Amino acid sequence: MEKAQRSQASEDADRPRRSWKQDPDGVRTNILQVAREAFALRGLSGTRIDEIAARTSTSKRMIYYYFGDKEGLYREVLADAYRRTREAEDALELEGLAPEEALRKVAEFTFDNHRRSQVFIRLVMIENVHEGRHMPDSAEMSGENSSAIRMLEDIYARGLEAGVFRAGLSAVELHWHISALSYFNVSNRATFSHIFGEQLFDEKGQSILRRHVGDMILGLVLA
Amino acid sequence: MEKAQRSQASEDADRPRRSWKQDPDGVRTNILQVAREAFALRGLSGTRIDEIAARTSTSKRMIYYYFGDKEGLYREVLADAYRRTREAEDALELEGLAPEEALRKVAEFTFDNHRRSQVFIRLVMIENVHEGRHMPDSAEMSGENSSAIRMLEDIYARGLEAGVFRAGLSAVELHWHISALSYFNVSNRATFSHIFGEQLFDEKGQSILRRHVGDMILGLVLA
Amino acid sequence: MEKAQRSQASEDADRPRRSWKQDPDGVRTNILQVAREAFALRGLSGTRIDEIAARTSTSKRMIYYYFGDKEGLYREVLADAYRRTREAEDALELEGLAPEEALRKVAEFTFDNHRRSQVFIRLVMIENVHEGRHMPDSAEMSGENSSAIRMLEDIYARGLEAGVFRAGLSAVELHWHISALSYFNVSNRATFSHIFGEQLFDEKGQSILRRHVGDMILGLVLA
Amino acid sequence: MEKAQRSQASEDADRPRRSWKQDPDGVRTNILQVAREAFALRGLSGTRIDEIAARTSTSKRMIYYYFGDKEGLYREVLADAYRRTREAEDALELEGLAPEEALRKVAEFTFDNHRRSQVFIRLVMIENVHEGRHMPDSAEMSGENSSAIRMLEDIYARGLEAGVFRAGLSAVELHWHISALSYFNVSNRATFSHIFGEQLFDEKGQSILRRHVGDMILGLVLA
DNA sequence: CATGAATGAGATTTCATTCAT
DNA sequence: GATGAATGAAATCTCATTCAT
Repeated sequence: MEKAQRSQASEDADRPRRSWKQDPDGVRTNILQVAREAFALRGLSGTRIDEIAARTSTSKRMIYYYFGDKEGLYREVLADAYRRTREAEDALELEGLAPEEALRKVAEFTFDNHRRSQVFIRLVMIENVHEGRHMPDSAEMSGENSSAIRMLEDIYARGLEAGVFRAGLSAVELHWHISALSYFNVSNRATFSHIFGEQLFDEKGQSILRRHVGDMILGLVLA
Repeated sequence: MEKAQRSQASEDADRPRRSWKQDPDGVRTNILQVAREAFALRGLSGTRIDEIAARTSTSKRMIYYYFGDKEGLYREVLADAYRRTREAEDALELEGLAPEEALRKVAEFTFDNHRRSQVFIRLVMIENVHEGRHMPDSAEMSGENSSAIRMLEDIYARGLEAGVFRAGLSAVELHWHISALSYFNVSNRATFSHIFGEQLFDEKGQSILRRHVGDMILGLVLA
Repeated sequence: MEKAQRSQASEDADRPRRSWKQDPDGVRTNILQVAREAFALRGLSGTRIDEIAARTSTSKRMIYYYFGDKEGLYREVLADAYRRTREAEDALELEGLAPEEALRKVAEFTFDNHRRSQVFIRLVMIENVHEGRHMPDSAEMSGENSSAIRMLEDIYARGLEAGVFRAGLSAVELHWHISALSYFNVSNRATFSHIFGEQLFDEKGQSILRRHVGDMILGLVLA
Repeated sequence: MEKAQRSQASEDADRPRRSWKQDPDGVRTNILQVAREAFALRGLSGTRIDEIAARTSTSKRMIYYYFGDKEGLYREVLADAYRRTREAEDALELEGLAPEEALRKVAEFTFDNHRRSQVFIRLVMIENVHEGRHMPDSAEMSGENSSAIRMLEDIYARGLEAGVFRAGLSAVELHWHISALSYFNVSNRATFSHIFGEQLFDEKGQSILRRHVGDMILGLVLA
């Protein structure tokens, strides 16, 4: 996510920097970026449009010009965040790995990837508080078009064929469990660590948990 | 939780109306109840004090009288919700079960229990959005005093002794994984089902997931 | 209308004048009064809530407290204006007049009454621009409960019985024509006088028109 | 009016799209047309320039280019509407009619003509709310140059000469009464029908009212 | 002439909290 | 303790108009 933004910024660097004027794409992107951080930090009702505007290179008025209203902006932020996340998922390389190794890699990669995507996770938390009312309805959002699902389907099929995985599971179920274990680690850190301490969140704790996630998923799947 | 409220409500119904005026405890409880639902539904900033007051059998003034301000009320709601949840956890009976069976039972009971505790889960989601800033600091909240942890410690110790569990795990880690799998099932239903459909949430889907949770935890622990 | 306000004001005079505090009725009435003038002057969209508030003895906030929103205030102003106008109509005394005289008196009284009720007429003009979307739906607003209609029914019945009026007319039709002639005199003064001059609006012109109104209505009705 | 627009629209359809760019008159006319409907519908302050622009085949910029500002556009719409209406009035043929018949015909024609000119009537209503501040000052607008007045003068003179009309009336007065009765029928339909029902507005009711208008005017004038 | 982007000033509405009785 | 009235500060959103290309 951070990387994406930076590359965006460097592209812009070609043009004269100081002048955002008449650069609708730049303005939109800039607003979206600021708004993403803001909404992730304070939620929909907790975020002030004024605050977003202040951190922007434009004015509050432009937010309304491009996004209609606060909710429209929030919706765009959410849709955009999902889009970016999907792209990040595509980065995973599984070429030449045996099914077991590939599955563990997916699980542990997801665990790490969630840790890196705190802003996104927070947006998802917030959207779930809103019961998904602002979720984009585009086809590209659908599960079938998820590369994560496609990867898992592929791995699982290969494992079945090789006789190393047990039958009767689905890719969505696997994705579900991997997501649950990886998501909670980010989403509930605050309350969990408040009650049970910070040990699980230092590097050692996290690498234990990561390994467990791989173990559990493999344990579920192995014949 | 729902049951508790309903019995609460019917208790109130018995008493003559006027008695509220002499029943500060009843007033407090009534406010807390209404506020719990409200905060769970809309979050801290999304909830209106006016709305809470309207659903209450008292007035807005009393909210400030008893809880100081909106945040104070929210804190009390949160603390109270944790207290209630701990009580529910104590209901679990494990007498006479072998360690493997007991562990599976804890895992699957937790899964079901989370499903029944949507209001509580939503409060936890919301509080995590707030990064745990309103968590109660009392000793009774600490992990050591958690009966869930004590149970797991006991089961794990028995399993080790019996030679059926592998060494090197901790009760908190087990609790972590069980919680992750059970929590996500409630917290992320909205976004997940939006993308991947509702199948995992019908009765059949849920019983599959529940069994998987038991499987995974046992798979992690078995020697 | 003016009279009503003043009497209201003098009632208030009993109480300590300077302190509007905790006088919800006074506040409401005060807002309504100011808003009536404002809306009559500039219409619904042309009126600024700030401007109303400024002329009020309270604050903008109170307008929202009592009336919800701008449209709510406008609706109340309109309903209240109709109520006041109905009351004014009741003042007409027709005791002991022959049907012809009574009918002329109603017509000419209405003509004069409309001239005195410019604020009300303007509100009706404005509401007709809005196609009546804000009209109150109360039963007391219905035509059957209009004392104007009842008077005309009574006069017309007496005239028929006396053989001086022709059959086949209805009170609503008579009311319609009387209203048309009296209303236009106020509503269209601006454009009409711009085109045709002011002569019809000086005292002489008005008394000619008034007499004509009586003449026309009687001409329509006489056998 | 409706017909005029439609023919306008179909004319435009013939020409290739690009030709607008070379057709400043067409642009002006198009804007005026759209603005007329918009202002008639929502009034001066209730109409959005953006909305007009959107319905136009040009852009907002052109509105400012041709009309200066919103008020300028409104003024032009109003002046144009009066011009069009005058033209429609000229269509009336009275050749060879006796004064009484001619007068009734003028009255009833006006009644019908107003019904057909709702957009114009609404503009007049709105302009009267603005107290005629935007009325055009051209000489052609003056009463002397009104064909309606000239007709009435002619008819009245003929009636006097023939000894069938009583003396002491003026054409402007007659125009006034005819207008009042015809205008109110359109302008106040919304509020009146809300209170007294729709009966007077169906075809039967309208033909009764139309005849009454003729009756009343003749009743006023006949010797 | 034409177009989409941009904008400042201001309008409506909201909300937690306190006051008067 | 209890209640409805009151409030200031700030939030969201709107609109006519101008600018850059």
